[in-house]
Amino acid sequence: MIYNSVDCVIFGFKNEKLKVLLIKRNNEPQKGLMALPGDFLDSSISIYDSAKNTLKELTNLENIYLEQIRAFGEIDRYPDKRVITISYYALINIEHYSPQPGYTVEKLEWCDIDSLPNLAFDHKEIIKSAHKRLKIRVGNEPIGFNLLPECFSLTNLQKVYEAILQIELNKRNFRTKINQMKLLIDTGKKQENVAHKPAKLYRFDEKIYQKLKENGFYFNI
Amino acid sequence: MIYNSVDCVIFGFKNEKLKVLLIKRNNEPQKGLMALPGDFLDSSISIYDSAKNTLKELTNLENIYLEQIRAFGEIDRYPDKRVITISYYALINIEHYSPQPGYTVEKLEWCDIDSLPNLAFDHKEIIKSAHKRLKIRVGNEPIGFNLLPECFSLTNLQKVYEAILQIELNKRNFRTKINQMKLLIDTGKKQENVAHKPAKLYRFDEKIYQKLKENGFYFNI
DNA sequence: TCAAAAGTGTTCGATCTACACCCATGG
DNA sequence: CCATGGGTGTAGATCGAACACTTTTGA
Repeated sequence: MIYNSVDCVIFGFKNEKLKVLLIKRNNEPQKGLMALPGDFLDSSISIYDSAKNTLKELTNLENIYLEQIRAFGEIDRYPDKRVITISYYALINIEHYSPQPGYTVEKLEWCDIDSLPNLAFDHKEIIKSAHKRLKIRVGNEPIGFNLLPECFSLTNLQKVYEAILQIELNKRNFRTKINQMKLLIDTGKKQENVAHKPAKLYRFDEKIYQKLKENGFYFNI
Repeated sequence: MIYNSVDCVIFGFKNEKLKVLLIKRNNEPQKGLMALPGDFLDSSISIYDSAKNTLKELTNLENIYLEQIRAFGEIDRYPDKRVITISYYALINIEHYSPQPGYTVEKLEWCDIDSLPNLAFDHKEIIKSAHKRLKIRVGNEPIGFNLLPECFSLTNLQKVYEAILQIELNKRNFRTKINQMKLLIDTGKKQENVAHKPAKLYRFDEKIYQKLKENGFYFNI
C-alpha cells in the first residue's frame, strides 16, 4: 500500500531575511518535531488543489504563487508506512498572513532559511530543493514581488533578491535593470517617517507583465 | 484508492534532431495509442529506482542521466482510476540503445520533439514539461554530452544545443565559450573520410567537471 | 582547383563594476 | 547642520554578437 501526501514550503520575507513557515507536529510519528505543513492526499482532489487547501487552512490566503517542486519517494522517508509526498512551495506576503483557529502561535514558527531546526522526515531536504528552485525561478520570472507588500521600494525589492539568492547585488545595476524593464508602476507614494530621503514606492502589475511578455520581453535579473 | 505510476521521457539525438522514445500501448486503456514508457509503482522500490528499471528494461542501459520532472496529479488524467504519475526524463546516446526482447520494433518509435503524434493520457504535456526542464538544465549543467557518442566534435555539441534550445547559436562564440571552460579533453582523434577539414574529437570527463566545480567553476552556456 | 565544413582574429556595442556624488528627510 | 539611506552620472573593464577570414580534407 502506497500513501500520498502533499507538503508546502511557505516562504515569507521579514527583517531582510527569507523565512519558512513550520509547524510543530501534533501526532505520531515524530510528534513534537517541527515539520512542513501538509496533509495526506484525498483521492477526490488534485494535488495542486490539495496544496492550495493546505495553504488556505493555515494562512487564510488564496490566489497565492504556488509551484510544485517534485515528488519525494525514498522507501524509508516515513516510518512504518510507504508515503510518497509531493511538495509545493508558496510565496506569501508575510503581513497578510493570519493563522487560522486551531493553529496556535506556539505551534507555528517562521524560521530563517539558513538556520533551520531539526525537522521531521526528509523535510529539510525538501526545503533545500524548494530554495534551489526558487533561486532559479526568481531570476527568470517576476515572482519576487509576491513576498513584498503591494507598495515597495526598489531597495525592498533588492533585499528580497539578496535574501533569496544569498548574494549581494550592486545597487546601481539592480536599479538600472529594474527600471529599464518598465515593469513597475510608480504609485506616487513615498516612504513616511524615515530619517532620510524617502524612497519612492512601486507596485507590480501582472497585466503589464503579460503584455510585455507578448511582445517578446523576457524577465531576467 | 490512489495509484502511483512512473513514466520516463527518454531523449535521444539523431540527424541533428532531438527525439523522444515512445511505445505503442498494448493494453487498455487507450490501447494502440503511443505513450511514454512507464509502469505502476511497486511499494517496495523507490520512485527513482522504478524509473531506472523502466529504462533498463527498455534500452538495456544503466548509469544514465535521469532527473525527475514532477508529479502529474489531475483527477481525470487517467480514465476510471485515480493515477498520479511521477515523471522522469533521461538522456541517452542513441547508438548505445538496444531494445530488449519483448519490445518489437513496430511498438517503439523515436519521435521528433516538434512533431509528436497523438499521445495517451497527458503524456504530451509531460513531454513538454520535460523539454522545458531540459532547456534550463542544459544551460547550467554539462549534461548535453550524454546525448552524444563518447568522442564528438564541437560542431556535434553545438547541434545538440541548438536542437534542445530550438535556436541557432553563433559558431565563434559557442566555441570560445566551450574552450575557455577547459572542460573537454582533446582525444587526439579526428573525423575520418569527410570531404572537408576533419574536426578534432573531444570527450567529456565527469571528474574534471567535479574538480572545476570545487574551485567555484559554474557551467554556463 | 573547387566545395564544404573546421577553426581563428578582430571589431563593435552592450552590459557589469566601481566609485563618486547629489538629494531629501528627521533629529 | 549632521547622519542616513535614496537615487544618479560616468569611466573603464568585461563579455557577447557579428563578420570576415584562413585551413584542411575528398573529390
